[in-house]
Amino acid sequence: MTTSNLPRKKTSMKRRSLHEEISDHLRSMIIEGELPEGERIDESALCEQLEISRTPLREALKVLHSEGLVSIEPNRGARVAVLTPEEFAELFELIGGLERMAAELAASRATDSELKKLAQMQTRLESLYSAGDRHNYFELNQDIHRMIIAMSRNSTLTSLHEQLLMRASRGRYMAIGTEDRWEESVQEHQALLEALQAKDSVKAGEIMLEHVRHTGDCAVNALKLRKAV
Amino acid sequence: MTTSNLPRKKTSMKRRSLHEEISDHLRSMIIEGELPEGERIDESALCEQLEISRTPLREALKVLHSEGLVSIEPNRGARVAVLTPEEFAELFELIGGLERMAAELAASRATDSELKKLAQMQTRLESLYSAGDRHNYFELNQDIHRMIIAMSRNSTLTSLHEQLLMRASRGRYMAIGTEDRWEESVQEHQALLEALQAKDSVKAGEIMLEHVRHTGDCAVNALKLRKAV
DNA sequence: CGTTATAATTATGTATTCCTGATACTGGAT
DNA sequence: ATCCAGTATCAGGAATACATAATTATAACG
Repeated sequence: MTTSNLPRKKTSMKRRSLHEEISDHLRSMIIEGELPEGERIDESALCEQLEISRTPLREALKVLHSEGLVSIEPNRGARVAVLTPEEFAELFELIGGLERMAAELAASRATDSELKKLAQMQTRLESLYSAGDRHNYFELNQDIHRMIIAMSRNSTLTSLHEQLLMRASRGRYMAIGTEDRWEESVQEHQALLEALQAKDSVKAGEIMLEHVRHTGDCAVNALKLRKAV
Repeated sequence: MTTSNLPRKKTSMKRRSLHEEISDHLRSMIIEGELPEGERIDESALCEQLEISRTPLREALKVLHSEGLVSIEPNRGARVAVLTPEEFAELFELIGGLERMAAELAASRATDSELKKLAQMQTRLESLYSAGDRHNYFELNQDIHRMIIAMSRNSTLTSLHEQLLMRASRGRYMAIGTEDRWEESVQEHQALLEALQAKDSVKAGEIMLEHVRHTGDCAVNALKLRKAV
């Protein structure tokens, strides 16, 4: 008996509803900037573009709305949510608080292997900095933050953080924020790592809060400048 | 031209979509415990009960899902999300962090009139405590927390907090948490008020964090006991 | 020529229908 | 008696159809 009879395509057993896939698709379209801020979302047009019907699309829009990525005016349709500098600043304030919390928890809950992994990431971060590779630097930078969030061992916090990060990282304003103060950022990450290794919750939290606050301030300024155009 | 032509019935100009009203309705049904944890949500049944069609109901379910109040299994329908003690503990950890953040911000941003109002609420809280009025005590207690959140002047934080509170306050576990340690709670609130009046951000934050942590621990224990039955 | 009112069109909101996957039941074989 | 296969039934997922509000265009009036 051969195994060839078994359907090989069942590698991903996960049944995903259409509206879920559409949510993901639209979400990345918004985050990648393919759908720009304030853009009206024409249901019919999107439907034939994605080759789906309106029902699951509308369900997806509801989901993205409650995630804060889409705004809906009754009887007037949906559009990509516009991020005002004020909202952006609020978001960063929030993210800062969450990341401080995560850093504090991570300091007391992190395993040795996690700390080791984090140290490796930090080393790589520094080499990317030396190499002047801004793009990969930013990616790794976000990964490090995500790693620390995960180390908090609070999945509710983790998913919430991820959601807020999506709202904030639209248009790569955050990237600008970190790139604007490259050297400081590397140093702050180093200090944070040391605090985590020392299991100093308070210090780790403080460093993280200041770090995010600085990044946020730069990003907010970048956003304000762009809006002023 | 007279003004009599203008339709008078437009007192409430807000056009609310059906799915929005249904979301609100279901949300309160879940929070009030009318729909118990784990209960299957039969779409057809609910539709004829609420006298609506399935489309807006399903949209509402998607919204409640992304709020964490409803769980959806593809092709197997929706049910009221069950709150495990672990998730509940995580939620409280999160809420604690958010409320600390809010308290810190409130200490530096609160207006005099807000502080005055808060002091009045505290006075009333103490009288409710003396009178042994547990029900109204709990209500006012929540109002005070909401008030402090609002004083943070961060609307994103405020709405997020409200959402998490809904997830956590199902079944009134939180009420049990505060009632279990009534006297301490009153004192902590008093100390918090004083820190806010002194505009001592750090202290206000610390008190708040400890306060929520204690409340949460009691609530988690209450939940675990109930689950154990 | 501009303004306003009304009609036509378009897009959103809701209902209904169709289809597909899941669960329960029946019957047969071991 | 139990376990498996096959079928029937049912509920959820998606598409289509219908209703209604909003927008635009057009025409009439000042």
